[in-house]
Amino acid sequence: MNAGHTDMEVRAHADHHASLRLWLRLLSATTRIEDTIRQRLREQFGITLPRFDLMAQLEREAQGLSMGELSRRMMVTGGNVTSIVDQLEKEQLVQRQPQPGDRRAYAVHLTPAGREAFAAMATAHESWVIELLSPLPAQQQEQLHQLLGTLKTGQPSLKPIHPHPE
Amino acid sequence: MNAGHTDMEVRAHADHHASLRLWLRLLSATTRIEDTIRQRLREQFGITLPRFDLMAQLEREAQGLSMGELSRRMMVTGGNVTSIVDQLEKEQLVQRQPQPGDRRAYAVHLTPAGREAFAAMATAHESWVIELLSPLPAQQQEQLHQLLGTLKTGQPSLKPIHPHPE
DNA sequence: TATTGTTATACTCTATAACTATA
DNA sequence: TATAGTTATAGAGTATAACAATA
Repeated sequence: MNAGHTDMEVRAHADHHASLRLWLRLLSATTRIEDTIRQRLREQFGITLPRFDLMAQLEREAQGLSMGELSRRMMVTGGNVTSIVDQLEKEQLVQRQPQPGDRRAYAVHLTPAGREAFAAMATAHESWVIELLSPLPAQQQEQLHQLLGTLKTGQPSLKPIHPHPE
Repeated sequence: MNAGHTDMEVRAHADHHASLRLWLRLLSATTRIEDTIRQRLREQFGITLPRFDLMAQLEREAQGLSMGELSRRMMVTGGNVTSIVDQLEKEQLVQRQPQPGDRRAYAVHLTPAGREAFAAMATAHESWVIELLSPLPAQQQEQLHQLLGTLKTGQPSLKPIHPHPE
């Protein structure tokens, strides 16, 4: 794994491995945290991450969101949004409301119960995140945040972004 | 959560949001890269990430690995390993070989074709990783690598790192 | 009895494509 | 014709639990 030769190819090779090692570490740290959060959401609130994410989208939009907009924001196809909203509606956490201007569409809202449930989950979720990131002191968290800014959206054209926007 | 209204609380609140913002950024950067890799593996090699990962485990172990060991390393239950190995064996990329000492177990190996296929995929995979991380200069990648070291395995005390416990 | 691995089952998320109803 | 959303279907990964064969 060690150069000792200094020609470009060897250096390039070493860099490759550096990027790969970084990627594996990035992936494993993220996956570990995400799995923990997913598990706790399930155990403590009986909810999945996609459903939590959908509720998080709605929580910021008092006027509700259309199915199409949810589909775009969550970056999944329409059929999936239908099924997630169906499940949440069955639990009376969200509600489809007719859209005055367009009878094909409706606005999906959090219900009062949904808003309350989400508040509790969001509080817990935030405390888990703090706990799971706590091995890193605040200042280093800030550094990490800045470094990741460059990778956040993968530059211009590659691909739209995902669940937890900012 | 309730400590009364003090500076502490305000500071804590601010920190919470900082951690949350960091987490969302970490998740979105990682997910974006992972989704891209997953999609390219599927399009260019007709393989999924779990299958690729399983082959990667085998590639480093000339003597093969037992199903149980694969299950531990991939942090999924045994039934899943059976099904992934079934699929790979059907494509003749891996092979179950009887274990001399224990007739319940066998060693799973890459076949020669599997080894060849994996080499091609791994080369492509590495170049994608380099590409996707390239917005970040090498030195900053190194910084990121170090910062993530602290989060890699979630520290001692927090939780028994059981992947999918229950 | 304990361990290795398989089978059976179920659930969630995902995508694609055909479909309905509006526009 | 085009758009908003649904339904139908399929495939992958995951988990649990019961099971067979062997230790």
